[in-house]
Amino acid sequence: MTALSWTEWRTLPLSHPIAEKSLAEQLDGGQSFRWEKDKDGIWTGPLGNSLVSLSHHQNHLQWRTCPSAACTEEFLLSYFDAQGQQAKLIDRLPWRSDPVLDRALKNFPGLRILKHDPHETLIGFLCSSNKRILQIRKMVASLANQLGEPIGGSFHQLPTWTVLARATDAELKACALGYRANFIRNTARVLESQPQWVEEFQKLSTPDLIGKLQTLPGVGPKVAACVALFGFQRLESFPVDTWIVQALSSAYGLNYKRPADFETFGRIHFGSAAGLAQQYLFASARAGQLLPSA
DNA sequence: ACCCAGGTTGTCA
DNA sequence: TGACAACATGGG
Repeated sequence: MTALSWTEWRTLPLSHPIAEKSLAEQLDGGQSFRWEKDKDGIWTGPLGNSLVSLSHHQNHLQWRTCPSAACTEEFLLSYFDAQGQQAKLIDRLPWRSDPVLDRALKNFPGLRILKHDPHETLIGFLCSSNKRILQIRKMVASLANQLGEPIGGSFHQLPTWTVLARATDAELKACALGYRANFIRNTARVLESQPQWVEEFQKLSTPDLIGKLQTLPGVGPKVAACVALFGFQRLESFPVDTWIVQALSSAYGLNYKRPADFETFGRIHFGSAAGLAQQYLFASARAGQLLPSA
């Protein structure tokens, strides 16, 4: 482990500020599983093949990187939607007529969907079934530490699909993936022969993309929706997980049984930015701040 | 010690 | 289609 040499802190301007709790939700709330926060509140994570640190300020972020393979400001501006594209979409959500959504939006000012790497997103959500976010983080960290290239400090890149396809049972076992080990390896064996899969998948319409993702082993409707939303920036994708089922059932009085019915409700009620609404509802539900009485 | 988790898959009616 | 158990593992 070599000592890290950081650049000076620099300002990352944002057209719409991010509240501190919203930043934490974005970096550690189940979109990404790779950021770590130290005692001083500094977030550090691997981003764009280099290591980046972030500190929160009222109307902007401060950032620094390791010079050897430095992350660019341009990359970060895109990652954080610094120009505020999503803020415009949020304004078009039906919050004026939906008090539940209105409160959820106010709970997490500036919360947005970050422009995550599709490869990283797919690995993360392949690990996600029947696991809490903390444990998903640990599985992803194990995969990187056991099988990925070091990039500074204790951080490692995630392994490529080629490496994952050839990983031994013992190597995957050491990552505590449980039955998800076969999801990862079998998906890796499909994708290692398609190095351009991201570019190819990105060309698809959102329904086709979600369908294509579901052909991968271990990818069902929910994981596919998450990968489309976080990894491919399909903001209309509406992942239905246990939190959303609970949230929509209690706050909207829905009594569906099938997840697909909740997904249809989300798509119709929230429209083309349904995935953004989903993030606010998800964050609020997890924080116990969904219902007006809470 | 016991329960359950950002689900998916296989199986049976 | 629809219901339902099995799945590996580790925090709470």
